Amino acid sequence: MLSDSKQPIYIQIINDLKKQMASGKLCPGDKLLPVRDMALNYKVNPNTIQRSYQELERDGIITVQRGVGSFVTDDDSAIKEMKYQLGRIALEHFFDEMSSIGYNVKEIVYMVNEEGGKLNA
Amino acid sequence: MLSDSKQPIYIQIINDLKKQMASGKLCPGDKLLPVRDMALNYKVNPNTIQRSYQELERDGIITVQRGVGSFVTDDDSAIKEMKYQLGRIALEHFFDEMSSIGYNVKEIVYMVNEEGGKLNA
Amino acid sequence: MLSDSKQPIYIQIINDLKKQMASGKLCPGDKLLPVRDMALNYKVNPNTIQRSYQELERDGIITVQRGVGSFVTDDDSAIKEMKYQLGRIALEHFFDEMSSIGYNVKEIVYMVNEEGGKLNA
Amino acid sequence: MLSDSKQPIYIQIINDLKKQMASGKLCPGDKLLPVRDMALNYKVNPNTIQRSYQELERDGIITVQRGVGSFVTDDDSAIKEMKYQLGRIALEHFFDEMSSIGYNVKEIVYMVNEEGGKLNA
DNA sequence: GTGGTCTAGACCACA
DNA sequence: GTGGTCTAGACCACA
Repeated sequence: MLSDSKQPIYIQIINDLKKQMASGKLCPGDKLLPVRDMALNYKVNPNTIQRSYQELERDGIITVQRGVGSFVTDDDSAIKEMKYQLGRIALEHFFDEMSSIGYNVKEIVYMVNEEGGKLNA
Repeated sequence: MLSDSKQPIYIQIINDLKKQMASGKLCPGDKLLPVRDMALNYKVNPNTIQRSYQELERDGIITVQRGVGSFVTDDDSAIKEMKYQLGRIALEHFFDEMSSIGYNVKEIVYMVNEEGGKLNA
Repeated sequence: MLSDSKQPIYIQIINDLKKQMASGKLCPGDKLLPVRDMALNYKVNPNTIQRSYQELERDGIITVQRGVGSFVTDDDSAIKEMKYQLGRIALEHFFDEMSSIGYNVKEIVYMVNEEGGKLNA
Repeated sequence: MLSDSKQPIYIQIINDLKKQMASGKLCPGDKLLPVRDMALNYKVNPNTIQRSYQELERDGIITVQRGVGSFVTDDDSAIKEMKYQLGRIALEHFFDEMSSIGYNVKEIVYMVNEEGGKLNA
């Protein structure tokens, strides 16, 4: 389920959960799996999930209620902002990558429009 | 200099060299650094570079002449094809990534055009 | 209601009751809650309250009359002395704490006067 | 070396180190003990120190250089601000405590001035 | 050598 | 049941 990057597992899980929230697979107010269940899910140690949850809470993306459970924040705008940031990062990474291959901005835009047309046809 | 992926180092080096050729930092006919120098350059074992060169030669991107050196292929169209393939991979990866964040094709195209406009302004 | 110290619970309850007597929430001669009710109040075992009452009686702060109830001592001066002792402990703890943070006596006195001025403004 | 509070050990260690920095036992730029040595010092697991260091770094109080060591920040003003905050917390806690014992602001200020006079005599 | 991550597993705190 | 902390110990990354 996790990618092949060298990033720490807990960061990869954070990003995976963020994507699920950004894309609506997890909605504001939804209960997250308990730490132990999520650990089974990702096949990692509960401590690793614990760390992911803590970081997400610190970022205001989820709220943790001791003894109760962890929940996606009710704050819609926080989720939207997070989604936008994920998009920006992907966008900038893409332009950097294409640029390093030797494509200029005009070519990049052209190729994306072509691809978009094909995908929507 | 190398990325943060878990890919074998020789693969990462292949991709780096390919980008240099695609972007014109290395031109058709150019002599590549000798294996030992390239190894120092990337701070890896010469065997690793050896393997990267072998793969690149198998793909027809470079030619290796024993006792003389290694050279970027003279075949312009081979380089162009390779550049196109690198671009396709980046393009598809980008669409996949944006899609997993929850953006649809229309939104992706819009964001790229916006970004392209800003970068060219 | 109880603090975050590792002190035994019966000690924490003693100190809480002492504060109530020192601050006049419980006056000389007042009847204390029966052991069982006080236990419900603090959400502890009645035995724990029993022990707290015993200690307070030994200190002459309350009097326990079997079959009748427990009462705050009539001895005003005993309560005053106890209040003074609580104040001394807090005062000394405060000077120690500030000292360990790196403030000298002059600075501590200055800060308290400033704060006092603000609070009384 | 650590207090008897119910606070997590890593928090207690953070506060202890903060006090050492506030009071000048540790100065800006000073090297902190390596994680493992500090763990022996406090007789806790290295992971616990790791966590303390990470929190301190996040707060900008120390800087961590992977493979090199951990250092008190060079930013004098950050240390001063932290010292001020520690003082404020102690001050407010003291006023709260005295208030719960039944002393009013005027009395608190009087007692502190008396004590300050005695200590400086 | 020094910090960073992770697992396995125990035990605690809160509800 | 659910999250929080801690230990013991392994292994990795960077210098």
